[in-house]
Formats: sequence, C-alpha cells, structure tokens
Amino acid sequence: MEDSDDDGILLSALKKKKGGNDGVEKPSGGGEVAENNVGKDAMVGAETVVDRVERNGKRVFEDAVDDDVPLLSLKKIRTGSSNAEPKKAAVVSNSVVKGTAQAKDVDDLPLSSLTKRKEPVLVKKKSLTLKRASVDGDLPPSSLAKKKSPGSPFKRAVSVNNDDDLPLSSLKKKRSSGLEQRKIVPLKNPSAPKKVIKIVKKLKPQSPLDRKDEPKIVSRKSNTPVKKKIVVRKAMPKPAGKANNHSLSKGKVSNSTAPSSVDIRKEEYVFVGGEEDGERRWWQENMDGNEQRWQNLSHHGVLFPPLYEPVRVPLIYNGEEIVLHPAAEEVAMFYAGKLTTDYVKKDVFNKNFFSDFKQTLRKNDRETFKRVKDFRKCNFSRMQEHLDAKKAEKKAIPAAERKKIREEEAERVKKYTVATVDGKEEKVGNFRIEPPALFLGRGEHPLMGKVKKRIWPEDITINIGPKDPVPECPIPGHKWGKVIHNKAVTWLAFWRDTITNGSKYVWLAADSKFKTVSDAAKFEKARKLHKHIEKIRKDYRRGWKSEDELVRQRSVALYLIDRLALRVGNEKGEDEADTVGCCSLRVEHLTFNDPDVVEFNFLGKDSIRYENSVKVERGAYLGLKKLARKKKSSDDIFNRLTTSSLNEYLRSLMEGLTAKVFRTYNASLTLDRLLRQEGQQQNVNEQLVFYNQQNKEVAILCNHQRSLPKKHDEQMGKLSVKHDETIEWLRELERAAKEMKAGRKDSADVTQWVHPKPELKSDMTEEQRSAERKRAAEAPREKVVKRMKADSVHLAIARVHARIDKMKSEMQTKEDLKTVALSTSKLNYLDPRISVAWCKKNEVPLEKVFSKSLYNKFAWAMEASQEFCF
DNA sequence: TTTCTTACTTAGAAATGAGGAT
DNA sequence: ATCCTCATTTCTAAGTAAGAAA
Repeated sequence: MEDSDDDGILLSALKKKKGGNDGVEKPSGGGEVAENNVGKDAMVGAETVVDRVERNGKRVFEDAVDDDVPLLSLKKIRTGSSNAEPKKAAVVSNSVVKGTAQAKDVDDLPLSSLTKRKEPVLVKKKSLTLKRASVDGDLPPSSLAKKKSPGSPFKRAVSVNNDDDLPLSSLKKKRSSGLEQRKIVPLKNPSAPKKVIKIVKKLKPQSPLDRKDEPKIVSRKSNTPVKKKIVVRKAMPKPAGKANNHSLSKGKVSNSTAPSSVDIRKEEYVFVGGEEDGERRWWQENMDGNEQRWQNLSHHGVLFPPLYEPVRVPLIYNGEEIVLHPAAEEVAMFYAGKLTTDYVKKDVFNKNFFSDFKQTLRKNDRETFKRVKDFRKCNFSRMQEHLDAKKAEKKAIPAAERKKIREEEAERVKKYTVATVDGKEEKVGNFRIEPPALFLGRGEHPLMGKVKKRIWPEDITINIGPKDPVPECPIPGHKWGKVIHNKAVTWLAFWRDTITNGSKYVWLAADSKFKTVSDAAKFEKARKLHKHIEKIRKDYRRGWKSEDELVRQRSVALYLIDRLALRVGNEKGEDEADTVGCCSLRVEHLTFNDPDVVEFNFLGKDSIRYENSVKVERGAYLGLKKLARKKKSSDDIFNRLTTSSLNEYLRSLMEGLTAKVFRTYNASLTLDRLLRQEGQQQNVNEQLVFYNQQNKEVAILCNHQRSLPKKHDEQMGKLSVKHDETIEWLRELERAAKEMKAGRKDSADVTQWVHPKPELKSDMTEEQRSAERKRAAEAPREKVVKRMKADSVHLAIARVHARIDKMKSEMQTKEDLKTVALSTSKLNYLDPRISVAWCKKNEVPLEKVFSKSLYNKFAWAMEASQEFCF
C-alpha cells in the first residue's frame, strides 16, 4: 500500500506532464506557427490509438510517451515534434507518460527497465520512502492508488528518489538550516497576509518541519493524519552521509561539478552566500508576516528619458510636406518607427494612433489640425527614412568610440543602478522611466496605437527610508509628485501608466534579497504542495459528482489547473484583449469528443493560443460536459466560480496555496523526474542537449511559446545543404576506401567539391566584402582532387560520421525549439535546485545551465546537493 | 457581496552583445 | 580575425492574488 501511494503521487505528477506536453505541442502553433504544427500534427494524428499501442510494443519508449495521458491529440502533436527527438528524451517522457497515463496504458508499457535503473541509485532511503508513502497513505490511499496504479512501477522509482532527495541529507549538513528553511518557508510566504502569519506562529511551536498547514486543515474532515509528515522530517535530519559529496558547500571550492568553469562566480557566490555554515542565510530570513520589509532604504530615484529633439522632418499629407509642431512630430515619429511592423496593418492601431495624433495637433497646431483629416493621406516615409538614417549612423560608429560612449553612459547612470536596503547594497532592476511611445498591446488589444505619454517627476511617487535623503529631482524646475516612506512594500518608485491607468513600479533587481527570498519561498511552497497533492486530487475527483454545482465547477476547474497547468483566469475588462484562463473559459473554447477527449482552443496570457486535445478522466469529462450543457457558446463554463473563491478553497487545503502554485509545482516536479531518467549522454554537450530536451517538455507543459524566428526556414535550409554536402563527402570517402580495399592499394584519389574562398582584400569596403563573400558562397563548387592514404581516409570517415550526427542533432533541436521558449520556465517555474543537483550529479558546470544573471538570481540555490529532490 | 486598487510575478519581443564558425 | 548567430538582457505588457472600498 504505502508504496503504491507513493507511486500514485509520482504518477500523478507525471500525468500532468504529459498532459502539459500535449497542450504545449499544439499550442506551439499559436497563429501561424500553430498552423504549421497543426499540419504536422495532422499527419501524426492520422496515427490511431492502435498504432500507438503497436508502437509501444516495439519501441516502448517513444510511443509510451504518447500514450499516456492525454492524449490522442498529444500523440499527434508529439509525433510531429518528437519524431526527431533523440531516444533519450523519448525514453524519459515515456516513462513519465506512462505513469501519468491511465492505468491501463501504463501497465502495458514496459516501465520496468526504467524503474530498474533508477532503483539502484536510490538505495538508501527506502525507509524514508516508506515514511513518505505512509504519510500519503494515511490519507485514503486506496482509491487513488488504484487509478494510478498503472504508474506504480515508475513511480516507485521516482519515489525512491524523492526520499533520497529528501532534502536533505546534503542540505542538512551544510545548512543545518536547510530543513528549517523549509519549515520557515510558509512563514516567508510573501503573499502571506497577516492571517497567515498568525497561523504560522501557532504552528511554530510545533515541531520542526512540517506541516504547519495541517492545523488549518483540520477544519476539513479528512485531515487528521498529519503526524506522518513529521515522521518524514525526522528522517531527513539524519546525517547525511551523502551529503558530503557534492555539496561542497561553501562556494569556493565547491562545485566539484564545475571544475573548468569560471572562478569569478565563486567569488560572487561567496559574497552572496554570506555566512559560512550558518544557521541562517539571508535568503532564508522570514518575510513572515512582517509588514515591515525594511527599515532603511536609500536610492537615487529614477532616470528620465531624454526630451524629444525636433528635427523638422515633414509629414507628407496628401502629397504636401508639413513640418509639424514638435509635439506632433514626436508622435508622428513614433508611428514612423512602427512602419515595418504588423501593427500598422491593424485598423484599431491606426485608428487609435490617428485619434491621439489629431488630438496633439489640435492642442498645438490648429492649422495643421484642420488640414489633416484623413489618415490614409498621411505619409510618414520621410520620417521613417530619417529614423533609418539615424540608426545607420549609430551603427557606423567605430568600435572603440562606441565602447567609450557606452562607458560614459554607464558612468552617467551609475548612481541610479544601486540602492541600499538596511545597509546592504542592492542592484535596482528598472530605474529608467518608460519613454513615451505608442502603446503596443499584445493580441487584439483595444488600446493599441494610443500614445503613451511622457512621465514627469510630478507623476512619480518616491518611496524612501524616512531617515534617508530624498533623491534630487533630475529635471530642473520640476519636483517629485510625492515622497512616501512605506516600509510594507518593496518598490522604490511608482507611477501610473497613462494608457491603462495601471501601476508601474521601480523594483530591485532579481538578485536582491527582496526578490530572492520570495522566489525561494515560492519553490518551497510548491514543494509543500507535494505533500498535499494526493489528498487534493482525491477531493476534487469526489467533487466532480457533487450535487452542489459550485463544488462541481470548482472541482473540474481545479482538475484542469492541476493537470493542464492552466492559469487561474481572472476576469478582464473591456479595455483589454479578450484572453482567458481556467475560470474564464467559455463554452466556445471547448469541443467534446466522446468518450473522453476535450479539445481546448483559446487565447491565454499575452494572447498566446492554447490548443490542445486531451483525454481526460471520465469524471472530469462528464463534469465538464455537463457544465457546458445548455449554455451559449459565449457563456462561461464556470459561471459560478470566481478566482477568489477558488483560491479561498485552496487556502483551506493548504496554507498559502493558490492556483498558481500548481503551475510551479507541476513544472518543477516534471523537470525533476525527467532529469532522473538515465540517458546515454556522454559528454557535457550531450548532457546539455538532454537537459534542454527536458526543459522543453516543461515549456510545452506551460505553453511557453515564441514566434517563429524570422530566418528559421532559411537557416534550416542552409543546414540541410551543408548536411547533404557532408553526406556526399562521406560517400566519396567510402568509395575511396572500397577502391583501396579492392585494389589493395594504400592510397587513392578522392574528389572533393569545395566552395571557392572569397577574395577579400584589405582595401575593400564593407559592402564590397559582403558582396564578395556572397559571390563566393553562391559560386559553383570547385572540384579538388587529392591523394589520400588509407589511414587518413578511415580517420576521415569516422570524423565525418561524427560530424553528420552532430549536424542531425543540431537540426533536430533547432526544429524542435523553433516555437518553444525555454527561458520562461527556467526563469520562473523551475526550482533551480533541481538543475543544480543535476549538474552536480552529472558533472556539468553550473554556468552551462545558468547564465550569469540566472546564476546570481539563484545564488540561494547553488549549494543544493546532488541529492536534492523537488 | 462585488469591484477596485495595489503589489508583485510572469511573459514574449526587441535590443544588444558575446562567442562560434570559417 | 571577421562576420554572423544566437543567447542574454532589456523592456514593458499582462497576468495573479490579496486587501480595501463600495
């Protein structure tokens, strides 16, 4: 039983992934991209379930992935993208998938192999595992276990790992506090309101770790069994034999992993890490309920963009040149600068722009205002040319001078880049006030094209320590709108956006204490969810059948949030693009395909399309279908449910739990589990390809898309040509080898076709050079014949094979990632300790995975041991 | 209640710059 | 060593979610 419970949990996690994947893949297509994908999908889609099964039988891994969960659609999608994927990746996903997938499928699949692999690693912790299992178990395990059972094998393996990670062993050592941290986390919870705080306090007295949440839960019926968790914790604290290894804690020596890597970071790391083995690192400090986030705060205010300098380049109206009033010229220039974008093709954009433009004319230049009546007669080309010329001018600046300018600018701006919080110097994130511009909303934003006005000091509220000097207002003759001393907030300055009336803030940078503490707390909260997830799932499954419609709506919605990683979906106003999240889904966004497939198609945040067809659990399917019945296509599916009631309910399940925690949880858990799959990566490069593949799975889960890079097709074409030429060379080498073998010769003539080298001369201008390069690249290849010895031919063959493999892998990766954005999940959803642990375990230098800024942002996570388990 | 406001996180595109291929 | 690519950084829009106000 216990084991199975564990498995259940794990599996569920896996499922999510799959679901997510499905979702992602499809979505990747938003707009045009989407269509492309669709095409692929369609092909794949042709594949039937049966096909898949068969595949499973043969190629266990790849197909397995598809199978599981969700879906059909997924399969389709995947096929498209995943075909190319390396087996390793496939394997991982498969396992995952299976777990996720419904029991039947899972069982069928041959998970065993995976399991085996993992188990060895896990070894030690069985005991821990058991504990955890028991914990989960105490909840009503049975039912869930059954459903999920399919995944069990896989899960098992996973679970074992979990135990290991338990956080801890390694953590314990160094930071004895590690454990505490966790505990603390809840307290920290940034969002945690006063109420939370109170709760926390109550809990504190309790033991260490755990579960402060439980007390709260009490009200709910089932919770009794809290204790178990405690048990788990105990286990953790132990010793940590393991710990030793990697954790080299202190930064210095540290990363055994990153031997070759940069040393600079170590220094930074040390700095950031602060205290030695300390009890408490700065990033562990509570954000507890303290309303006071700081005592002293000093900074230099904000930097305003330069004023507009009129250039008297005319607007051409109806064929005639009109030199505009400077204010109008500035606005017209904004439009001219957008001429190459798709915005100018949108009526709303043009209408909004022209309306604001005329208003500016009316205020400043009555004559022109009367004259300029028709937008279609406006010609901004002279202005566009002016902007282009200016850009070219800037580009032409010699490197040395450019560098100098840069440095001078940096010097000028320097004082704005830092702030001091309670004696610690911190970087400021965005000290530049946004310059006036045309508002560029995403998707079909009703306000796109309107003029975002210039912000003046009077529009700014400065927040600063009561004893700290008020920054000088940088624009003579002006003064700050307001100066306040609000210790409950972390912003340095504030203004109101002139388009949306929304608030804009100046914050500290991502590596500041304010930001990192809450970031760490976010991940700890997500980890905490892992301990409650089983119960939560059980609860919402029960809710699908509830008599109470509100309960049904909430339960079905939560299922979608959990399995598909949907956002909660707050209500939106009239003046915003029509996008939705879970709670705001409308009937028109879903299509039901009996018996249990739901197609989703809607625009989410940033008007990114979410398009996915998902095989959902029976209860959820029936529940959803029922909710859609008798409603118009424009009606909300979850009409009785609000995001705040949903969150209120979640809070009753776990302290601090909100809908967005599920995204973090699923994303991180998915990466953690996927990275545990063993692949055959040999060198660091292959490891990184593997890592990126798993990162991609998460990005797909979260539907993180990017637009198709402009030159993608062109670049793929080039790679393809290169690839073909390399193959051609390989064939020639093989032919020569054969010839030598047949003739028992030790050398042979080989023919190679090479591109002529460009003849660049030192007196050529840039233009001439590029023309020459182009000529050379397009010139017919020249035939070169050379005599090669047998040895070198064989050597060359081996090398060419390797090169071809690498090319294939690169092309595949490029194609796979063409519309997937990895950065968003890495930055916001993936617990960095997962990556740190993986790097240490696989001896991959951390800086290969984290850019410098990410490294700094995640400094708090760098001492995680390789045993860390999310 | 419900709506509005505030504070903070998450998001993709554009701008920039560092490194890789040749 | 040069040029171009591509990754990183910057920018600011668009979310979430809590608390205040209506």
